[in-house]
Amino acid sequence: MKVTRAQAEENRERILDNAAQLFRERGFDGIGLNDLMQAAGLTRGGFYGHFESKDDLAAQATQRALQVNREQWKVQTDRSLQGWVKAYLSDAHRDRLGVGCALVALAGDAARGTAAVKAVFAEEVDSFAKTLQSQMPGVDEAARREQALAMLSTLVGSLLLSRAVGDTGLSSELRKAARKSLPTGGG
Amino acid sequence: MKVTRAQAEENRERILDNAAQLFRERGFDGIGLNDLMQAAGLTRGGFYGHFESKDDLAAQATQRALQVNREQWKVQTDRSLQGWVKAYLSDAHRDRLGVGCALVALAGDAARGTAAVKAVFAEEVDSFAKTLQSQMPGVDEAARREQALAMLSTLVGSLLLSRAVGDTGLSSELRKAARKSLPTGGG
DNA sequence: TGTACATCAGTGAACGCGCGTTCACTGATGTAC
DNA sequence: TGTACATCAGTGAACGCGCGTTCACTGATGTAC
Repeated sequence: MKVTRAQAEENRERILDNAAQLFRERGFDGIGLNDLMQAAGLTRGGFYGHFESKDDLAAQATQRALQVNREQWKVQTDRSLQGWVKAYLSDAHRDRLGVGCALVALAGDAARGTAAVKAVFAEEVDSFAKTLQSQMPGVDEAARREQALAMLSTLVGSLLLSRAVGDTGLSSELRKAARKSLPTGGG
Repeated sequence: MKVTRAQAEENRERILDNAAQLFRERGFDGIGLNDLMQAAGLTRGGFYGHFESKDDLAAQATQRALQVNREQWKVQTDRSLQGWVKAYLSDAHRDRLGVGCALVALAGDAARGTAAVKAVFAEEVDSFAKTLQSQMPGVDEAARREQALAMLSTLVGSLLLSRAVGDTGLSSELRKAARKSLPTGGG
């Protein structure tokens, strides 16, 4: 049955939002279109009215996940970078794959992904870096940029590894060591 | 047809070695048992003579990939940590998913993986850290451990992100920034 | 060392199932008058 | 504002295909004598 244009646009948004979460939780290859559409309260056939292919959805959902993510970052880092780092490296964040940082959850999929996904990643990593950069100590802009990129790598690497080792002592140790090594300090 | 016990053991090893590479390239969900067996020069049916399930293979191939990896590290870091870091963060390493560092290539899969895979990861991350730790500057062992873990996170994060953004300027920039931020310095 | 036979590694067809994608159809929406 | 009809968002069956897994079978290997 047909639906208003506004409703159709809402449906599209819902597919994207759900995919952004489910791809983070299970990976591009870990969930099928049927489940993705069902999660959005629709049936399988309607998918191709909104997207060209599953690869197309992967690229758009990745963008959605990264953008939402970055907007959340922006607000929080403006308040206190050190407090934000602590929250970023918390147990809670480690345990919330689907709604946590999309850089961490999707980087592995992007590394094996299409050019479109990588392009989205490149654009967003740059934006994330700029957000961090503006909060870094020091005056030299090039140096702050460098610090921001290194910090991003440390944050992403430690959260990813701390997920990969399961809920062990090592999982906490990795994040604690990362936090202490950052220019913002151990808090 | 039956085959000598030695030959059967060789076959098993070949399956593991091939899986260790192919899982890194395409992910646990990105390649099927048929292709995995064919890569080892065998047919599909023989698989269950060697492994309990695909999950079982994922865990064992992950272990294989990480162990081989760590042994290579050990030899190279013993010579010059700084030179090794440079090689680790090289374009060549970025472009060689299948034979590159298994921590980077499989961390995302492990984060979504079974308890068995995570246990393997935990054991090996600890070993990697010990290898690095023994090469870190400073006297306090706890501090060296911490430095090693942070360095591991930075290395893994920067290589992963530099893969996820494709072959862009940002890809080099990420690795350069990571290298400069390490206690071993920019070289 | 040679023969007789049980073992079992590997084969390839088959199982049920879910995948990504296509398509004829439905019926409410949006438009023309 | 009301009627007539074209549009098109969403449905659900169907497509061919590959998935992980099972199994009856083959025939060389390994063993017992």
